[in-house]
Formats: sequence, C-alpha cells, structure tokens
Amino acid sequence: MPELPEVETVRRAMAARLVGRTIAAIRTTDLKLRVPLPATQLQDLRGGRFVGARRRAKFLLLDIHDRRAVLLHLGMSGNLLFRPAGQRHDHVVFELDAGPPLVFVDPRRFGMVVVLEPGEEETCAALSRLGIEPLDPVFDAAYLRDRCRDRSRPIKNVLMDGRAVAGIGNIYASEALFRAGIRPDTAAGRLGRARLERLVCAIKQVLNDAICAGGTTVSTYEGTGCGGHFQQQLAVYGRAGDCCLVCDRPIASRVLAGRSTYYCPHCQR
DNA sequence: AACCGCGCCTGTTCGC
DNA sequence: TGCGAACAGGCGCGGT
Repeated sequence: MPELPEVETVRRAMAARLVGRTIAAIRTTDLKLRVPLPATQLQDLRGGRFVGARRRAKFLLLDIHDRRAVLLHLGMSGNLLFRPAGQRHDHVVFELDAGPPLVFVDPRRFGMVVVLEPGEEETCAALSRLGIEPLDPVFDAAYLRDRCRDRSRPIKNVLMDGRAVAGIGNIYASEALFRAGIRPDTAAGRLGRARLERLVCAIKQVLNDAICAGGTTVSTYEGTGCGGHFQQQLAVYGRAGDCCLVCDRPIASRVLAGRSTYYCPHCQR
C-alpha cells in the first residue's frame, strides 16, 4: 500500500516525466472514489501545463501553470501510470501533448482526486489537519516527546496518527519500531528521551531506505513503472511466525488500533 | 479532548 | 472443487 516512500517514488516519476507536459484532454469515470470525481473541474484543466510535483504526507500535488493543482491520494491501491487507458479501474485519464496518457488507477477506490483552485490549498481541510513531515528536521526527539507526554496509548498508534507526524503507515511503523527495539504496544508516555531519539532515527532511516529502494511492492500495489523492491528488506511486516532476522526467534503479530502489527518479542522491549 | 472502532471498497486468500 | 467469509488498509467520522 502506498505510504510515504511509495508516494515519494511516484512524485519523483511525475517530476521527471509529467512536469512540462500540457493536458490535451481529460476523461473520467462515473464511479465514486473516496469522494466523487469533480468531472467538470477536471475537464476545465484542459490546456493546463504541469509545472511541479509535490508531496505532503501521502498526498500528491500536481501543480498547473495557472496556480491550480491536482490533489491526489493513492488510498491503498491507487497508482499513476503512463500507459494507454481503457483498462478496468482506470478512473482519470490525462491525455498529454506528447507520450502516453497519465492514468489514475485505483481498484479499491479508497483514493481521491480533487482540483484545487488558486489559494484553495491553504484552506484545504485534508491538508491542514496533517502533522509534520517525518523527514523534516523539525521532526526530532523533542517534538515526538511532546506528542507522547502523558499518553497511555501505544506508541505505534501515535506514529500512525497523522495529526502528530504524517505519512507513516502500517508497514513503516512496524519496521521503525523493530529497528528501534521498541515494542509497538509500549505506552507512548513511558518512552524516555534516549528511546525516542532512537525511534526518530529509525523512522527517518527506514523511510529513506525505502525511498532509495523505490518503495515497497505488495500484491495490491505494484509501484510506478518498474516498481520498488523494499519488500526484500522488511524485517517484521507480514512475517508473523517467521524467524527474526536478528535473534532467530519467531515474529509475533497482534492487532493495535485495528491494524495488524508485527514485532519481535525478544528484540523489542 | 483524546482516542477507539467502524465503514467505505474490491481482490485475494482461506476454510469448510 | 466451489463457495462464501475473512482480510487487507488510510482516513474521516461518530460515539464514548
């Protein structure tokens, strides 16, 4: 599922291949995604030229020359692909002035595509609720400690709460906690400065490693173009019952905040 | 106010 | 073998 590293991978692909292209035509389906597709607003983008590709948490912003922007969320099965359109689950098709069209594909329809008019980004509710970026230098142990202070909820829930730090999903929360040697169900408020320092380090490291690998490819998400290969570096996610790569004992799993969580009961305390 | 649990979706996997 | 149930999950919302 697309989390921060996967969205960043798509962003880079858009920066390389989409920026500079002009929209020749747009086609949309009638199917409702997370919100209904704004068919008319999308049609009105015809003639617009893409001038930038940005990421905020798991949101993508494709900037148009006239200060409008296309705001996308890949949900859990969304993708942006340069290829001929017409397949099942193709929801939005951007015909371009050169090359194959850009297609927004999303089988499970948890994704979102909206058009932001000039200035609308600043007032956009979905974006304004977001916490800070985990790869931003302002995300440090002091910040995380502030978000954990007096909290009894599990640390994994804090990491997954986009209002604190945005873009970490289920895969990378599990992986970062493993790298930091912290049990996912540890009450956030019980973590001291040293452990939070380690956790912040582990989060940045695992996200950067995954971005370098082009993201994680799983059954529901093949990545953009050739797809990422971070799944080869997963230490705990999806490995319940398998041997821990460090201590050889079995990886455990349990549900936290309604999400499967994987950890090594021996390496994580 | 904080936080948990639910529902939205569909493709895949599992058990009977 | 074939079918339905369970599961996957980001996120907003409603209830506690």
